[in-house]
Amino acid sequence: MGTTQLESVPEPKYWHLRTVLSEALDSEFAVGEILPNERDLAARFGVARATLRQALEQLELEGRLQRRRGVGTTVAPPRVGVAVGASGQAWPGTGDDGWKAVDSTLGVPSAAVVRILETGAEEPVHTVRRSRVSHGQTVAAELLHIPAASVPDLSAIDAPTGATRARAVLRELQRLTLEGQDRAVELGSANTDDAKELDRLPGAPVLVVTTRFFAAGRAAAVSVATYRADTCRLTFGDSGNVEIHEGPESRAS
Amino acid sequence: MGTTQLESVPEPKYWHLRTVLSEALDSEFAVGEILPNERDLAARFGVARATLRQALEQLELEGRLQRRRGVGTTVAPPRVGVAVGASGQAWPGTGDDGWKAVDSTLGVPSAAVVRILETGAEEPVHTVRRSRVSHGQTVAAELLHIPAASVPDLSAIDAPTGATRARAVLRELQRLTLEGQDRAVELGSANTDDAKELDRLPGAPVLVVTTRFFAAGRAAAVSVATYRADTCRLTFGDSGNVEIHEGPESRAS
DNA sequence: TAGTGGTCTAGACCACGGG
DNA sequence: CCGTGGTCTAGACCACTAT
Repeated sequence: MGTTQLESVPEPKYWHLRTVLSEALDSEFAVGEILPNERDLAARFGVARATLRQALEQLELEGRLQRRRGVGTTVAPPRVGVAVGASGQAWPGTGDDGWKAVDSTLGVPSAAVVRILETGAEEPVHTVRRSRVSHGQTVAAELLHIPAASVPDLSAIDAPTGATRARAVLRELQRLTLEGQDRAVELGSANTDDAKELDRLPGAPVLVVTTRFFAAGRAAAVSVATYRADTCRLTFGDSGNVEIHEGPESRAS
Repeated sequence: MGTTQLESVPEPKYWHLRTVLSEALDSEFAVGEILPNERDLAARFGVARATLRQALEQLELEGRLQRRRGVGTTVAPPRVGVAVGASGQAWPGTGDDGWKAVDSTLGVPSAAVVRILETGAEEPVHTVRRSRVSHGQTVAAELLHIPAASVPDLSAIDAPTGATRARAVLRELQRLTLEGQDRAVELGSANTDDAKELDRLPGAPVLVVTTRFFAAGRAAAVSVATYRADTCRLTFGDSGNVEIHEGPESRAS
């Protein structure tokens, strides 16, 4: 990594710095390697720590760096390809897709979910919490909303509590005939719960995947899954693990 | 919008502020309305401007606000649903899908693209630039890479320059039989070119959609499209315009 | 306890957009 | 020109992790 220069250019310092650091990461650092701490780096480039941090934030957003309080800044591995809705349509909880049911509650969900489900404002809904592990890391947290009317035969005996109850709800759901699904992806920021689950700070960028499952002519379930945007590349179709990388922004000017 | 409080809580000020502002946006502001300027807002909440800005950045990331230098901060409309790969598989440039060819060049692309295409390091590739307009706004910028070998019959006469040339390349491409495609979505940051195209600053968050088109047993084209993450919700499947909103993070604790 | 990244402050100046 | 958001500084203190 260079030394101290950083000429006056009409482009912001933090952006130039980002480019310089990005090139240094390509050529001089190995995955997992620890960078000098922020105060040293800032001094080395002759900028304030806040400016240096702006550059690091960019690189973290792009999945190039990983920062952990109390530990340091390390070079991140290439993003993990995570298959989303691979090979046709199926109910959640079918097969070993990396999802793990955590627990389940019954109640009226938020207004936003009510709107997506198009249920009544008072209609009870099962909310199943799941988390998805890939390559030994939790990459996604999900809330799966299932109107109680979708699983009428669910008995209290089958579903006592926690994960057992969650699995029972999923099992009931799978008895329905899946007629279709649609899906949307957008950028969001992790709320306190998801952040904890994903081992990030609140506000961390996440890719929010909203999937609606249709049965009997209406939405029988809605999944809202938040994926760590820094470490995940969502793949659609069957080639989930093809190595595409050097990432976005590599066509930089 | 409240007044001055903001008690001591174990949660960062900017995060609390984000929540307070978010609720104010829901209840007290209309889409398009201009917020007080940053200095006033910071004073009103009794925090430094930098802290206030951290909260605004979060809200902008979530698509709730729109900030423009020299103008002000306005309440953003709900994200636009943008259909990606709707209704089966087709070559790019087929039909009126909102994409507009801008120009085309011929040369060896970046190493990353060479790796995705699995072309030789020296093989010439057409790079078509397109932009996508939705609801009167440019929502995406794309580079479409097509190995010259994929369109061998392209004549120089058909393709003199600029947009005309770009359309000629696409026309040739469409003569091939599309055998399949796969797609990935990840978070990136806009480079200088894309930022200009999207009317954002460099580094603005974008959703990068990478699509590979297969013909004759190999990748005949690769599209790298960057969508404005603040204004777009990418939809898959056929229900592109269903109104899902109040957005991610509305299930906040 | 020492060292890391995370938060926060109170300023300054710059770049852009619209009168 | 003025007002806006964007950049940058030089500090301070806090929260967390490893030792």
